[in-house]
Amino acid sequence: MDDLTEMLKGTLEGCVLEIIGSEETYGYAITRRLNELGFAGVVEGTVYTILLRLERNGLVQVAKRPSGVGPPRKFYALNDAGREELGKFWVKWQYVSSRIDRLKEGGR
Amino acid sequence: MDDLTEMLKGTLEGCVLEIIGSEETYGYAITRRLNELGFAGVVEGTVYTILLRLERNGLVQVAKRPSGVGPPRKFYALNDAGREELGKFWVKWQYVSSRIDRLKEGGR
DNA sequence: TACCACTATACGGTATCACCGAGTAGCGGT
DNA sequence: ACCGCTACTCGGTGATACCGTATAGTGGTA
Repeated sequence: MDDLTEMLKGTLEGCVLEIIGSEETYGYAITRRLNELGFAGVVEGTVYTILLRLERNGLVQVAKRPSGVGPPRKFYALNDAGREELGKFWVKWQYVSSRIDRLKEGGR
Repeated sequence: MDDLTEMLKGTLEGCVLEIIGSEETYGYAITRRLNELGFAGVVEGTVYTILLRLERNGLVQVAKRPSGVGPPRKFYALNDAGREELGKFWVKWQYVSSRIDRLKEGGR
């Protein structure tokens, strides 16, 4: 699959929220998770910019912990605002994707 | 539904391609069509920038025709390159949307 | 000891995209 | 003469994902 960059704009952040929401985790692992989910081109740098943005916007709670196999990890978990944002993301996704699918199917 | 801007990035152009592909039409009408399809916030300016981009990228064929109810209209139709691009867009959409839906459903 | 691979994060700069606002213009009705 | 609807153009903005580079900890190997 060729470049998905443009199509992921506006959705990748939601995907990261969902991953964090299902389990407290850190940037490097989130990148691996996205890759195995099929978002093969997503690299660390991209995920870290999203995580820093989530932190800046007060949607996550952060805890630094030692790793044992490398530098310390920054673990992320959703707070109340983050869970609310995630809910809104899925509502929006449902809305947009259903309209696009309708357009695809001859669009009435 | 609040602002869909970010989520439409990378997909709105494809939607416009699909609309043009199903019928030769012009900017103002495309905007109305998008609005009635549920993309309520999309305005003329946005659609025109997409159309100019499609033209610049050689994906459409353009014909100016008088209107009777206003200024002349620029009618757009897909050429071969446009049809190919539209095909690629739907493949990509299918790929991305299915992965996101999978993530939503507990994501294995 | 030196090097490399893997793990892990940060950050400045770039390209793309949808949007906004102001401008231009044709037509019909009051 | 004015307003509303139709119709297109264009310069500038903000948000987002990406890229490249730098920094740094751990373990393996020559």
